[in-house]
Amino acid sequence: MSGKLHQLGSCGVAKSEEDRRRYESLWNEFFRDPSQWWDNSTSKRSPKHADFKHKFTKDSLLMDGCYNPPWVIEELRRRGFASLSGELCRSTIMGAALPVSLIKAYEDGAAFVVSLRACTKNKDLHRGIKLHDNILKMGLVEKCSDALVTMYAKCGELEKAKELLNLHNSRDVITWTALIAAYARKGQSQRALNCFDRMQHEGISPNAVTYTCILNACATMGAVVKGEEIHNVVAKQGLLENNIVLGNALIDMYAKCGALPKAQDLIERLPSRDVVSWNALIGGYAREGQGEQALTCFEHMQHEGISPDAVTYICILKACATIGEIAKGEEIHDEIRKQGLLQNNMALATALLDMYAKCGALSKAQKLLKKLRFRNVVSWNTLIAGYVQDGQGKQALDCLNLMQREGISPDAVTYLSILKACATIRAIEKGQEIHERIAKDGLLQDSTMLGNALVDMYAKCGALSKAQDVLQKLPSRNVVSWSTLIEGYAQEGQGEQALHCFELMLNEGIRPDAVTFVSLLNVCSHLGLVDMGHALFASMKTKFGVIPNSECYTCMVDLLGRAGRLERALELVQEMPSLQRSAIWLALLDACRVRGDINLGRWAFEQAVQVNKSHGPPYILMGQIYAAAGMQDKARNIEAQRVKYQA
DNA sequence: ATAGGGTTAG
Repeated sequence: MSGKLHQLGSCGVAKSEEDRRRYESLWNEFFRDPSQWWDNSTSKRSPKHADFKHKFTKDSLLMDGCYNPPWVIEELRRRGFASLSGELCRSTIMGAALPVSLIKAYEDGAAFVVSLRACTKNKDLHRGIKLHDNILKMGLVEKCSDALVTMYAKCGELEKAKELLNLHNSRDVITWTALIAAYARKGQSQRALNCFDRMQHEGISPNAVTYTCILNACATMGAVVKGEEIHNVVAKQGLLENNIVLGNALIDMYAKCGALPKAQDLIERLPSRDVVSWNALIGGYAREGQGEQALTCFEHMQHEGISPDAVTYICILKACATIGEIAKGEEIHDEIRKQGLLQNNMALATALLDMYAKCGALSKAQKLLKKLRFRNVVSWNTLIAGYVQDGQGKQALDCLNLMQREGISPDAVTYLSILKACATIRAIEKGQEIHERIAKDGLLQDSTMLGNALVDMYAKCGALSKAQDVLQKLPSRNVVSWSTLIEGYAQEGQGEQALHCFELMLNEGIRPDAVTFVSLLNVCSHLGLVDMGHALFASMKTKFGVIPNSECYTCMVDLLGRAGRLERALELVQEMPSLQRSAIWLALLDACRVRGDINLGRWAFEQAVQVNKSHGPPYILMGQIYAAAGMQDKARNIEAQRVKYQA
């Protein structure tokens, strides 16, 4: 186009006249048979320009092309396609239900296919159903079945899409892919995989797009083995040589499955990378809490001459948040501000808020929130969660008020944080008020988590019988609900009640997990119920199939130590996987203190200082052991070492 | 035509 404009200067008139005639005939062509044209108006390349491309000649027509004859717009309107004005027109033009008179003109079904494709693109289910209806009435369904399946799939009507695909026995890769893509998008990964298998069973070979969708499904379900299998297949077919999207889907799959070395290896081997490749990898590192690696990738990418975009910044801010890198975060903030990205990207603004909040810079976060041109419930939730995490329950509650004064209603996420705030500052009256609002909004029906937060709030405020009452009235409860209550009783020193709740839970058929046992073992430890604790610990594996975590072992060592059964405690320490042992030494050392066992104590002490970066607690305990044994010199020596290390 | 990376909580 620019070439043609250039020529206008020299021999303008003749040239433009020629173009005018050319486009006039093209538009005539278009109206003779619109089904011969693709509508590219939402392609990523030029989202702003409606762009019809002829299937075979590749001629293209722009809705707002400067050589268009004046009657084009009027003609489009006359045919009932749409009323024409800018973006709205472009999205509705091909999707409008056609008047019956026009439909009759395309009895081969092609006109329906064109209209259905537009509905697919615009996710216009309403029009799509109307078209389906007309198609049935005219007996054209055989010719339109693929377009119908695709339309229903994209509009989220998966049952309908599947039904039609089966009914008409589609042999078209693209149609099958559309259904697979829809399953993957909706998070129904297993269905996507089943569909993928069935398609191949019917002798239809997947293409690069199908593989991309399947990798997406693998990513959401963490199916790294299946993902690797796909990787091998596409590599063998040479599809990675020329398809960057497919390569990126692979990187993302590995990253989302936590296989970051594989993702890193792949990005280095791909023939080409772009900003999306790096974003997938950086996002993976950020999610896994490996902030340093994310930052390294960020440097690497820029070194390669690839500029970060808004998504990159979101990922990097998340990385900064997880490792508390506020300085780098502020640098990024500057960059974002310079590029003016905050004004139109809520996700980016939220990521920035979250970075400040997670780094404990809450006044900065609050200032930023105030300055944002757009705020929503998510922005406020981020700030509120930040205050709660920082232990500033009162501030969190203040935010709730500010937010509501702005006319923004809290949602389930808000209430989760707010209840936690009430729990930390033991604000039971406020908690009760929130409880009433949650109940009134009907939020308890579809959020077990919110119910659990209520139980936790009442429990942490010391209102255990209220907590139990709430739990027993919840529409749905799970192991977390009961574990929360059990831990609540344990914290309040009501061990018998905790054990009683365990029975109630089992009677309901809910299986305990490792967290439940930590509370129960603590109770046994405090009540001196050594035998019972032992029995519970044994039953974890044998009766409930729960693998004890390191906290369980710590509880047991504590329990045995209090009872003076050091030998058994030592056995347990040796039983547990060596990688998990870091937290156990302190418990063993404390047990040695209770029993006054200097030799074992010395050994536990050595282990403890080896794994523990903080040199405080083991030195204190060891000092106490020496002091109790009357070895004052040794005790002073240990204390001196502690002071030295802490300086 | 069908397709890739991203925000709050847990």
